[in-house]
Amino acid sequence: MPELPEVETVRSGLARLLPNKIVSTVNFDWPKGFPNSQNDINAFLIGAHIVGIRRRAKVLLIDLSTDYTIVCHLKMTGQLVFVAKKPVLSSKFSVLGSAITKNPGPRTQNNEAGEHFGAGHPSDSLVGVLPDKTTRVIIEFTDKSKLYFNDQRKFGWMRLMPTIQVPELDFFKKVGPEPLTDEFTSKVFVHRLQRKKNSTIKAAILDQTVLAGVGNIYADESLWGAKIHPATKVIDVPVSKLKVLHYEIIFVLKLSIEKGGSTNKNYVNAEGKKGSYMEFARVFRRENLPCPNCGTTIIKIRVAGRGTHVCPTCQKHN
DNA sequence: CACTTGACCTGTCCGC
DNA sequence: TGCGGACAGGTCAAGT
Repeated sequence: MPELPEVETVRSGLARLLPNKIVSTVNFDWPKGFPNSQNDINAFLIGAHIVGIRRRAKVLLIDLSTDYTIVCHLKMTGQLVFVAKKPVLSSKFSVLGSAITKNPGPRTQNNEAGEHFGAGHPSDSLVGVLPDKTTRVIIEFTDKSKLYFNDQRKFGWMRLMPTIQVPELDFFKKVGPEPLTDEFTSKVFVHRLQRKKNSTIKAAILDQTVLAGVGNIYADESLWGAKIHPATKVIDVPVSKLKVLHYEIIFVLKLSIEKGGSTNKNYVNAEGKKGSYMEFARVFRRENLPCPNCGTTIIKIRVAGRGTHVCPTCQKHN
């Protein structure tokens, strides 16, 4: 799912769409993914104005005028989709606090109901009529626009908490530097990797305590760019190559943000549209295709428990 | 402590 | 066509 570029694309979309909206109703029935009590929702979310949208690592933070924040992780298949127009099928959803009625209808690519704000060509969109069977939470605003939290696999979560307590979450206390800020120098990167010297380089850059935001796609892409085999132990990678890797991580993350992220399967932005980084991917999901650098057939192997794409010619162990 | 593996879920794809 | 197993972008807890 969403890695840093995808979450950042959702963040920038929501930052254009949500500020000054006022929450009118919240429809949720997902104790595991959204564990807040109805009392909390009534006290700190209903009637709140949206004041800003932030991102840290792969986590989205929606700040409210009540000094509370909606903290949201999309994990593998989560989507936050804003819809300006009231979908016709919204009557299938019951009122505040009661169970969400499943909509058994198939997803459609083009429809008059549930038109997405700013939607372009239908092929840009992955979501059909909302709510659908993956919809877990609906936040409705006073102007009748809605924010849908969809998540097929239910690994994602959102919770409402006091803004001041957000940095105290265990994850935020441990997470590493943001790769697209000045604090992420090659010196910092190499230094933080020293802690992981006996793990594979791929496992190390996937570790969110080393740096924030890299997932499986950009791990494979950046390691290809730096010509490092993903299964190489950190201690065996020359510092000169780690410095190239530092550059490549920043390069692929920035490029992907420009392309609106990667839609491998489920990912869509805040307007329900796909991202196009996959058209530029050099190795990820390109097994059996030629390496763009040398033409060797790209292979798929397993490293750090994850599917891993490698050019066996360009990326050799040292 | 460092590091790896399985679990969390639902859906899809592939081989038999 | 049906069924079982492997796999899918992330993170944690529990294991070695």
